[in-house]
Order: sequence, then C-alpha cells, then structure tokens
Amino acid sequence: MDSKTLSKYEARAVIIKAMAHPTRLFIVDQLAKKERSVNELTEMVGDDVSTISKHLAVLRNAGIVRDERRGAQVFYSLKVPCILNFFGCVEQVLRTTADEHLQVIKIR
Amino acid sequence: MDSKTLSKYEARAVIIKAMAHPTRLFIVDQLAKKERSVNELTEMVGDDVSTISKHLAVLRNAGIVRDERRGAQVFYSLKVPCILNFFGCVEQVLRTTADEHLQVIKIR
DNA sequence: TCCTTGTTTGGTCATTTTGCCAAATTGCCA
DNA sequence: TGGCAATTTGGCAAAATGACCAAACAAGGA
Repeated sequence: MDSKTLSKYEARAVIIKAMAHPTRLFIVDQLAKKERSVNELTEMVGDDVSTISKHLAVLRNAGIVRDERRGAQVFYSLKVPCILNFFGCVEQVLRTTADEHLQVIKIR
Repeated sequence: MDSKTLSKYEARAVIIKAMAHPTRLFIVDQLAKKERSVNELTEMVGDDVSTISKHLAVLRNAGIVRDERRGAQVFYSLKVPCILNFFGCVEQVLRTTADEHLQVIKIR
C-alpha cells in the first residue's frame, strides 16, 4: 500500500476508532435521541465525569458530535446522523454470528 | 449503565473495533471487490504475512469476513456487504470536517 | 515420506488507550 | 470580587493493540 492510499484509510480509521468503544457507542445512541449535558451523560453511564469528558472529546475531534456551551453546562448533540446506519449493519453481523452458533448446536 | 446494557454495547464495539484499523479497512475494501488469498492481501499491503493473518483473524472473529481453504491457500471474502455503508457515512464526516476548516480559513 | 509453499500461532517489545484522581478553567450570581 | 457548580486538562498506572521474528501446521507433489 503506498503512503497516499494508507493516509486515506488512516483518516477513515480515526472516525471509526472514535466509535469503537462501548461507552462512546452508548453516548452516540443517547445523543441520537436528544442533546445531553456532560453531567446527564455522566449519570447515565456511571463513570467519572473526567472519563466521560474525554470520551466526548474523542467524538468531537472525530467530527461526530458537536458541543455548545449554555451557561455553566456544555450540551452535546449528534452532528452526523448517518452514523446511526452503522448500528443496523452491526446488528446484522451479530444476528448472522448468532445464527451460525445455532446451526452448530442443531447439527450436533 | 447496567451490566446488561453494557454487554449489548460491548458486543457492538467488537464489530466496530474490528474495522478500526487502516489495514483492516483496506482489506475489507479489497474483499468487497473480490475474494483474495492471504498471500495476495499480504503483497497488496506490504506488511509481514503474520501481521496480515492476525488482522484477518480479527475480521473473521468479528463475523465480518469468511475464510475458505482451497489446497494450500486460504481465501477470504466479505460476509456482510452492508459493512460498506460505513464508508459512505465516514466520507460524509470527513467532508463536514474539511468544510469547517475551509470556513475558518474564509472567515480569517 | 520428505520437501516446498502458504498460513497460523507464540513470544516479545513498543505504542496507544483507558480510567481514575487532583488541579485548573469557565461562567454565573451574590 | 469571592464562591459555587460544571467541565476540561494533566498525570499516572494498568490494560489492550500492533508489528515483527521464529516456530509450528497444513496440503499437495516429487
């Protein structure tokens, strides 16, 4: 792979890596429903605030979410809704895998 | 987040993590066109064979690709084509981000 | 059976990622 | 300005990831 091709895939990988964490997936799922403050998200997840803040920074730097300060609070919202299409396909992969396990059981 | 909800997002994260690497993205892109042997993919990427083999194992364990041995060679192919939809959205995120940088330049 | 080609596995090391705490920052209001 | 609540940043230790080499495995042909 030449370096130009590589950098194309590196740029893509940054976006996908930003989604590649259970907590960040949960956050994206919540933000798909409505915007949330850091504090709200922190309570929903149950980790330290600083941890959530860093997860949000990852999503923000990747361009997936947007932040807006209103008074003392910072509200995050989903910037690119098509991200949700990911989930549909991910579910399909999970279903396919599950089906195969059932097949194995059946054949036995 | 309760442990049941967590495990749901952990399962999803396994799939997405499997895609979160430039080399693995390249491989998926190639397999979308046609099946390939480990050796062919190795030559296209230019890393050590063992490295490619391990990347393929990650994709296989995630349920994204399928392997089939024919003689001495093992051919990999894409099992879940909807994975390609990822790319469209990823490009959109990249475009959005690029546009914002342009805005910043314009405003200056 | 031995050899050769193609692939996977085990081991090691460097790098990156995570999550917590403590400290710094921001904005509002008395 | 001082104080308070919300958020971010710096720093650190533990865990996960990625890449290479060497060794083990698998399949087919001489």
